[in-house]
Amino acid sequence: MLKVAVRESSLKIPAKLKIDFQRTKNREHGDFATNIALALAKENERAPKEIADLLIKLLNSAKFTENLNEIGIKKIEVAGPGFINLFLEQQSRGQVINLILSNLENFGHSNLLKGQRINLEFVSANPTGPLHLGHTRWAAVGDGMARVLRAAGATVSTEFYINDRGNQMNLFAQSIINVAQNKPVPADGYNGEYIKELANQILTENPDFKKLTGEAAITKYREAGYKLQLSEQQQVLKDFRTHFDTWFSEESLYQDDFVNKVIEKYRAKGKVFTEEGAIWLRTTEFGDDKDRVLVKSDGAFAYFASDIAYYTSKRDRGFDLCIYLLGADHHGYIARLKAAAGCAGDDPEKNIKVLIGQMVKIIEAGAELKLSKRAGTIITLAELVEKVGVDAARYTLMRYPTDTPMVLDVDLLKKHTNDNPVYYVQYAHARICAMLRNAKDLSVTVLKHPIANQYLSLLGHEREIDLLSALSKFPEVVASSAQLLQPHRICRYLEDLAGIYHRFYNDCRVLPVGEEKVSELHQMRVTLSLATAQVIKNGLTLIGVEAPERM
RNA sequence: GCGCCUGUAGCUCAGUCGGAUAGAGCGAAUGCCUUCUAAGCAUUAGGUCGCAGGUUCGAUUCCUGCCAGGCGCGCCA
Repeated sequence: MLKVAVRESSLKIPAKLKIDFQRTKNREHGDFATNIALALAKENERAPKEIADLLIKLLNSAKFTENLNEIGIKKIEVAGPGFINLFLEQQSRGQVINLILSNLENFGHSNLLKGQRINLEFVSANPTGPLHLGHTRWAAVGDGMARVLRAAGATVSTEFYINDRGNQMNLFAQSIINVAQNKPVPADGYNGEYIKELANQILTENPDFKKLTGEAAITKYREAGYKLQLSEQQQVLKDFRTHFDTWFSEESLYQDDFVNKVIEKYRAKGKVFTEEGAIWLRTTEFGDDKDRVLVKSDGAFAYFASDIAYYTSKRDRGFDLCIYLLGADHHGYIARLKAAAGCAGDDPEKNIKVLIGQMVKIIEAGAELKLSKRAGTIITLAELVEKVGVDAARYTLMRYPTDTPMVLDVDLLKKHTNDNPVYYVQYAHARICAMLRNAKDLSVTVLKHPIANQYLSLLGHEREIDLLSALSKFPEVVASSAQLLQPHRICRYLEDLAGIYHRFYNDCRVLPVGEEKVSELHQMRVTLSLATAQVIKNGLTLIGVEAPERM
């Protein structure tokens, strides 16, 4: 409609025109706003305000009145330097309630990414120790991201890559053996209480291992330690409500000569060459700063050979997009992983995305806990959860964009107060549930949808308008959260929504007081509250946090 | 030396595509429970958006340089 108006306005339209048409941040600016007049100002050499006035005059002319009424526009204003603000009719704002009540747990879901098959790999720890803080961040964010992507219609498969190949597994085995025999662990070996526990457990289950020596001992201990450690990781992640569809073993890439076949495939594309006795992949062709070794001069596979094989496996299994969530210490991998996609003939911009998560620092009792594997002072996922609980841990780790380093204050998280935003959001939900229970006792019934305009237009209080506006933003938030791969947006939205509800609750009495008769406004507000609870619950579900009915 | 990330209130941090008075929580001060959960609400205080240039009608946002912090730069895995 605006477009038509502009065309009829005889204004000059610049070749490159970028127009915003978005929801406003401030209620005083109406429900929607556009900067179109500002954008047209230069080309027409007229003040933006003048242009805005002209457009509004056109829109208000008889020609458009019918259209305006149809979409529920109440008035149009010019404001500030030339923004055009649109105000909606009361009942149009209220329609979101009908939308929520008819979609329930699916409100916010969309078909935005329908048809996309996404492989989402995260955590991917070595099975040589417990999951630590860095893994924890990704466990929360990755799981949230998967849920958000699914809500946007994508088909998502979550995957954990088990680094079960190479020297470190033998070092792991040797460390257990040494500890079992009260000898110091080898240089660069694994330390910590858990190695002792593993040794004890292995010997208890397999007393005959004591007699083993040399290669046989390494193999047996390695297998037993691997099995125990992996299942420990799996249990911890399960308790953290982080689900993996696939546990993919690096070692399995070497079955049936798969890695060699992949190298030959890359060779056929002309990206593989031999130099100084080693076999290389020409990753520099796709922006890497040096080429990478696939097979070392001693004939052993380099780690990168697994990487390209793994990527190939993902593509072979039908995924359009492979997302990797890596720690900050792996940012050097972005270029080579993208190059691996490029060398395979894929589009590095489309088929692969590598996200880097910055470090997590942890503070307890006012001091930073220095993390050191060698000293055995690692904070594990299990310990963090034990200290603060799954909901608080997940929520806090998911609350920030992953490219910001974050500081976790354990003492703060332990407090069940507003210091911890997860309780603020959960409290809003519990509060509504309590009120709905009371409503039932007072026989204030929830209105059946679709709710007629006459009821919807009862919601004219500014707190009610704020709340309706916040509720109608939810689908957009989910969509942008999925598109940008930023689940933290859900958290921020929920905090915003919870705050708006709390303010509504404070200013707008929902239930009748004393002998007061039940009115349509009471019913309408109860219904509005029910819709709000639904949205909070949907949001919390997306980040894997519980929506308690009582607190 | 090169590369990636970060620098916004006392603290922890939001702020997709450049837009209206830069936001939230905590911390500080003061109010609000004989009516729906006070894990709440309201008011106040607190900012040269690291610094300097540039592009633009308009820059916290984009570009360049510099400063500070974190993390990387193996034929390790």
